[in-house]
Amino acid sequence: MSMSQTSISKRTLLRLTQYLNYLKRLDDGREFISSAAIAEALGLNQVQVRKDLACVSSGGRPKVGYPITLLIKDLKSFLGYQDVQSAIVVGAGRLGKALLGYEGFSNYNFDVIAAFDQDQMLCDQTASGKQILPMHKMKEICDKHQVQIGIITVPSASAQQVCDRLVEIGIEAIWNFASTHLTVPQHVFIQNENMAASLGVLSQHLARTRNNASTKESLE
Amino acid sequence: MSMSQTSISKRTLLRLTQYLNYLKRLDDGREFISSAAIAEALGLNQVQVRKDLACVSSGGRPKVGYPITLLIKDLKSFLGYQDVQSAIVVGAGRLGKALLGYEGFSNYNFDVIAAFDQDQMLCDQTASGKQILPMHKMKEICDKHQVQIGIITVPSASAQQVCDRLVEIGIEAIWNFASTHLTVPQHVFIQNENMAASLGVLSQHLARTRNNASTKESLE
DNA sequence: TAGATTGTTAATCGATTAACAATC
DNA sequence: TAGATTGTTAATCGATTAACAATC
Repeated sequence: MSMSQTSISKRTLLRLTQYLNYLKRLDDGREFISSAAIAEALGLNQVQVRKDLACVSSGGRPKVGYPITLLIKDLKSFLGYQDVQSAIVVGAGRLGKALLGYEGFSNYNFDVIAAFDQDQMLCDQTASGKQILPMHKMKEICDKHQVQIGIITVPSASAQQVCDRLVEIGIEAIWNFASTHLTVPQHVFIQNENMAASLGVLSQHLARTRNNASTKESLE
Repeated sequence: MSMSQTSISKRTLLRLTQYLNYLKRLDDGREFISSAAIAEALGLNQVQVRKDLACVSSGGRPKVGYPITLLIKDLKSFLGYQDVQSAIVVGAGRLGKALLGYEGFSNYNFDVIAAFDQDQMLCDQTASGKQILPMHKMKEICDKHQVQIGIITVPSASAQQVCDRLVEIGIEAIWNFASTHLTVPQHVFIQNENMAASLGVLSQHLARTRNNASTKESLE
């Protein structure tokens, strides 16, 4: 019984999700799709698409392409979307509330069951039908609902502290929206959603374009 | 006058923003910091930190390290945080509103001036003191305020259409929160904040860990 | 059979890291 | 001077792409 678990890079994983989203939205009655068509639609390389899909499905047939329904099924299965995964949000600010109310999660079989906040004023209210609870209830709720994912939406300054607490109560996957680096034990998996960094990328691009433009001008 | 414009990868840019955030938060009165210390704090490689910083600043001194204040200044300048950049949000749903109210933008000299939405019910209200306006006012406002950045927070289905409109009115940098691939002319810069994809990464990790665990069990 | 398309092996490219030279 | 630390050149690693074989 080989435990081959081909290790897949985060980058590949991101593309797999892209494929899935694209295929789900594709509703033109065709039964098959070619790697070339997918690549074209998503601005990727054909070979890369084929290589990625080879990790996931073996439905591809020469001259025909990939059967769409099967491919969707295989992608979902590979990405683990069959099992419902329970999550909590820590930090019930604007972003936290936005995530509480995000209906798209159901597409991924994600169930955000509650939010937690330090601020007593926010606690024991509901947002989008979900409760906001005080921090000390966190362990109890997580144990009871077998929560697997902690979503951190607190300010950077308290993010590490919240993270430590999540690890302490046994959460093994963390989705971090605070723009700070978090230190965790090896067995804990972190996915950073570093919006500040994205902003930096945009900002730098604009700065550079502007500089080029003005340099050009001054040379004329 | 050399126009050397060393091209910098998005990945490096992400790290540069990390450095800046880390240094700004660092408030322990030290005057200098070493590449080793930064690398340690952010879980990166020393050499990588030095190489990145070499693109941005020349304040580093052997045996001493980098003067923190200068480094912050150089990073800000490189990332273009001196100039105020105006942005609009398109899509005034929960996420759009969260972004409208996000105070952190001011750290990056970002000024989100207004939101736009198709839905008449949402229009002409304010959120976090910012107006929500109908789509047909977009061009006027963008021209008037020299808006450079469009932030897309509409559902995937209408994202491409919104994107096209932004390009049409002359926006050259787009921050896309819809989980779909957007096609734009070459001169337009897109930064994707693909949360669905992040979710996929988390989900797959959990699925895999679970499989391993259960396989292990069944072998015992 | 010929042509389209998948899947794989080999080559290329870019980014990270190691080794080391320069310098305070 | 010796030691710490920066900056750079060379080696490694991983991911992408090109070439091609397999197959329907």
